[in-house]
Amino acid sequence: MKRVTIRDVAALAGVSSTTVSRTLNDSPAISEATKEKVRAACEALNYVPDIAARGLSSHTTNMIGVIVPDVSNPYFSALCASIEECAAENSYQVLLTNTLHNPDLEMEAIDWMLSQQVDGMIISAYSPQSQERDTALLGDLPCVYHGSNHGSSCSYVEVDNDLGAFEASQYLCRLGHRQIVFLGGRTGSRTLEQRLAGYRRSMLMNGLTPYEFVAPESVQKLRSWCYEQAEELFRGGCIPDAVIAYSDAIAMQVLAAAEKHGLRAPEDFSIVGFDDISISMLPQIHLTSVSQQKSRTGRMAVERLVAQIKDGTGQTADIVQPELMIRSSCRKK
Amino acid sequence: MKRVTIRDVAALAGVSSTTVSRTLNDSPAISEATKEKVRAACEALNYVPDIAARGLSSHTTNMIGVIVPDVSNPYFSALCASIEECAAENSYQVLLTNTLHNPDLEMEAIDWMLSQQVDGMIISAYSPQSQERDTALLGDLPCVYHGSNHGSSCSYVEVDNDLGAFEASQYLCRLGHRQIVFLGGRTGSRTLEQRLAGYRRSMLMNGLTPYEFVAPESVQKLRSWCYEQAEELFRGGCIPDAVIAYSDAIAMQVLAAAEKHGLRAPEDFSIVGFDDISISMLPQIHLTSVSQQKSRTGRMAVERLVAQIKDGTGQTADIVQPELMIRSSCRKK
DNA sequence: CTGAAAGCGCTAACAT
DNA sequence: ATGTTAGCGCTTTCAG
Repeated sequence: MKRVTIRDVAALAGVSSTTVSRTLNDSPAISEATKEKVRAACEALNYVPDIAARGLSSHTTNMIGVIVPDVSNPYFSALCASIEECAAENSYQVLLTNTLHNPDLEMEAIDWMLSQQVDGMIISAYSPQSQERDTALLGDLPCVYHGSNHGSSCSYVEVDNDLGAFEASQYLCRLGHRQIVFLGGRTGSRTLEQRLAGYRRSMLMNGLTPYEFVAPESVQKLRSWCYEQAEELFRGGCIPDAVIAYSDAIAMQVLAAAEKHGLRAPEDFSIVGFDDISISMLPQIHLTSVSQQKSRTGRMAVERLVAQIKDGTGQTADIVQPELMIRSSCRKK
Repeated sequence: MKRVTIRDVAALAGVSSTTVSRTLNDSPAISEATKEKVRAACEALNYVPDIAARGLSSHTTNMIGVIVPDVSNPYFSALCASIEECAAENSYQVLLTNTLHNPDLEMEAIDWMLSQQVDGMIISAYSPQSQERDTALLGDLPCVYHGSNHGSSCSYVEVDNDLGAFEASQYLCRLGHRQIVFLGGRTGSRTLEQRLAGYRRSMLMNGLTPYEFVAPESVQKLRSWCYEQAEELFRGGCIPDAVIAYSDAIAMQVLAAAEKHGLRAPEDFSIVGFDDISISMLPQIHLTSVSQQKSRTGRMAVERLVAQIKDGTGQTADIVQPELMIRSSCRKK
């Protein structure tokens, strides 16, 4: 089956290829009668326009590139869903790539998207440093960063991590807990620093000592590192009143370690996570979590990007408020 | 910043654009010295080849299209991850689209991929019927279906659903359960029919009565429908010995309904799911589940597809064995 | 309102 | 070992 081109359609409809092109782009300059003829011919031949060729001559592809660390992580898959939805509403297609937390793959991904001629990109960066290197590749391509790991001279949408951690801590303090440990995250992540800051502020305000368990930058498998830490904690028999986990995924590691020692939340200790991923609402889990509003921030990133592409808007910075989703993993001390 | 083209590189390196092209494709006809010069020029100009243009003239894009119902469903996101991984090993890029269980979107997705000139496609179809309509669009484009909802004249990779359900039922019987209900799935799905068949066969073999709760085709929100069913079941006070859920996601609905009535697995009833998604291994969940071997079947689909693209292999049919992953959601009666 | 011609960035014969 | 030429399928001036 040979490829059907615009010329085949033109021949069948008895018009020029220009007219076909105009019909497809719904140019007002073509008479309705002609448009009908052309549309019929398209239908008859099962014509599908070649987007690549179109992009080649029109210098616009209606595609946006989205780069995230890992789509199989529920937080990112939910984020991507909202991005895709909003992109579709603006008639953009999404090109998605994972960096698997590998800075080199992040560069490769950008290269690939550039070679696909995307009209703009949304990047959930690996670390604040990578933005500078990205810019060299990106040139003046419209781009907005999602999350806190962005550089200083770019558009971004992020959540107030400091506030989120602060509120989580305050909530635990109000419940009467005094030994509150913060567990998880990797040194070097800006997101982590912000969350730690909020946590410390709350501890200070309540006259409590912060206990922090943060992975060194070199750690490869962050989750198992966290499991080990929690396991050691519980094995030592020193069960904290409460733990604030860097993310819901980490909270699961803590819960797993606890379970190994016959401990449960909220009976034996309270726990709150971050991200409010779908797992936290599961039966038998009911994890209290700080929501990052992924659906709102995802749409917002798309809207900012589309504005940049279409109207050449300058840099934007949005910081959205987190929300503590209270379920039943914490209780009064 | 103007786009850097192959001609700019050629000019800087003092060669023809053909030579640049050959260097990029690592043609053996070019001397190492020239290649070096060209590579240096690329580097200096930060040149990124335009893949669309390349596809236009070479009639091959090294992209494969993947269509699944919903990537935010953990089963599909894990499947996609394995597809993407295997595709990368064969130097193919993946173009991913969700159909959100909408047959029309499935057609649109195919159209989009065709217009992107993908070299082949992997489709996890909505229903067995859709394959026939797909073929009209697809023409002779290499394509392999993943899962049981494929037509009769196409390549596919599926899991033996009948066997999976049979083994799950047998396992429950061996534990001494007699009232075993099957819950979930939508009428019209071939996958469901196969699972029901295996379940019935086992019931028959053990002289037990099958109890089936299957959603009519018209049901929109399958999950809440299942929740309602389970809720009604438990509210009636007739707690079955065990339930086989159509999927792990459905099992969660059952567990949630049970929880509402103060019931737990495995204390009050046993439960097994299907898919073995990441959720089932969570602490406090530990759901026994029939694994669909998503990573194996995903890679297999890619391999079959690549063979079709490169060697023009004919139709293939692979049926892989499921595996019962025993955790602790079931116990002896 | 419609068409002819040029060209987007690249590769693939066909030279040399 | 390298260059020339001619498109790939589409949009976009520029002319009618």
